[in-house]
Amino acid sequence: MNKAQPRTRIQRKNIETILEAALDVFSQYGFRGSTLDQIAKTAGLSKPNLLYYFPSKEAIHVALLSELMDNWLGPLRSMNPDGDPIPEILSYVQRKLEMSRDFPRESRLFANEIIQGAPRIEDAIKGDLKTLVDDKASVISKWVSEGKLAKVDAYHLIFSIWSLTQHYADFEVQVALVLAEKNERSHEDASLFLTTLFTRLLTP
Amino acid sequence: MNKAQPRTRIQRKNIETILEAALDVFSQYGFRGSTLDQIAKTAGLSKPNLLYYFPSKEAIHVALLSELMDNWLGPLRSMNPDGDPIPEILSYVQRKLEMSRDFPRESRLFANEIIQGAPRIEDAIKGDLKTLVDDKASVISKWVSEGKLAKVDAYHLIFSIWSLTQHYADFEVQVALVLAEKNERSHEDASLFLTTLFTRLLTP
DNA sequence: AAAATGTTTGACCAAATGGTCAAGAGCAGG
DNA sequence: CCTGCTCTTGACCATTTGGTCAAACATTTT
Repeated sequence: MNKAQPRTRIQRKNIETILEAALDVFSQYGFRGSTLDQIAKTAGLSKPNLLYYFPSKEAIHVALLSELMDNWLGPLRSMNPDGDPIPEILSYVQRKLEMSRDFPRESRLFANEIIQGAPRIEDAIKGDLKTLVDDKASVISKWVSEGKLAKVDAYHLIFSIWSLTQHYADFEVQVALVLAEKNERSHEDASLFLTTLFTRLLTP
Repeated sequence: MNKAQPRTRIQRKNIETILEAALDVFSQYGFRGSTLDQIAKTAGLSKPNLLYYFPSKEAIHVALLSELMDNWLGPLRSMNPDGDPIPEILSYVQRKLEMSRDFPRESRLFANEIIQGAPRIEDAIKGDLKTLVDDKASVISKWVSEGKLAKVDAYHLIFSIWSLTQHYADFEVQVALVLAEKNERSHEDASLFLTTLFTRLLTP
């Protein structure tokens, strides 16, 4: 079960199928609320077959989460310290919002894990994530002190971006029910709203 | 099992104890991830004893949710259409933030339920919640059209308030880990940040 | 203090759960 | 075609799960 390079085509395909199914199930019910049978059924494989590719339920979950953490931080990582502050932040917001639209299950998987106390990714949060956030927060603080951004707490700014963008994925059902009969342009509306919000917040 | 008026003192006390324990457990693991044994143990009661007061696991969950929905919408409900727009909204934000700080389990219970597709509160959302939101959104839109607020989409404004305030409860672990060695004034910082954010967003 | 009512629980049940295993099916290289 | 390997699964297992029940224990009412 080399994570680096699954050997055969069958392995590659099945591991792919399993992770896809597991994402479906875990993102909806959380770790403890999900069952191997559910995942197996969703994947169209037998339960022992899952356990041929992964040693346990937890291993599947961990595989999903570690794959996710990397992608999830991509947009923040690519915020350029030498770029133009407001456009840099606005485009970070946009990229995060697009991820919420395009990968809502990933967002929910992450949300579930954090709500449950992050037992399986505490280390990643204290490590990679915190390092990255500290780094970017200091960039933002520098921008503020240079007068390129209105005065804001950099950490809470980052939290606000996560919160506002992920909300559209994590609370999708609620948003949809409340906006019910409204026109189906919700993503564009959200995009416009967030651009306005962060522009007004950050313009010196 | 009169929900209106539990008869004896013992009933009142035990129902209270059970709901308290259930809130602890459900808010952490979601409905499917929680077990009656866990709740019973947390409550210090035997499992059959729980089922003497509630007919099923689901009944406990529903009882919690319906109690919650009412309290949860209190702050929004008390936003005064005849008040001063910006202070009204800012104080709504503050009250919501305080609820996140003082009742994080309730916030997580709600978040879990929505993430999982809101199977047990879909009706409440389509009904009471939507009605209230429609009502308040129209108040906000009126304020905007009267020039008392900067131009914003009322619905997304409300979503943003929910999202930003609840984030501090739902993602508490993440926030705490990222802010680790920082001073322990996180609530005041958040409060100040949100006041700034909404003031800049809404001031015409 | 007896009768009636309310409360508690040990023992139990059927179904579901995470996981194992041995045996069979499929497939690649010689 | 045969050999050795990868892949698949039915049958199985111990534990946990939501839920039942009758019998014991408390409390209140008469």
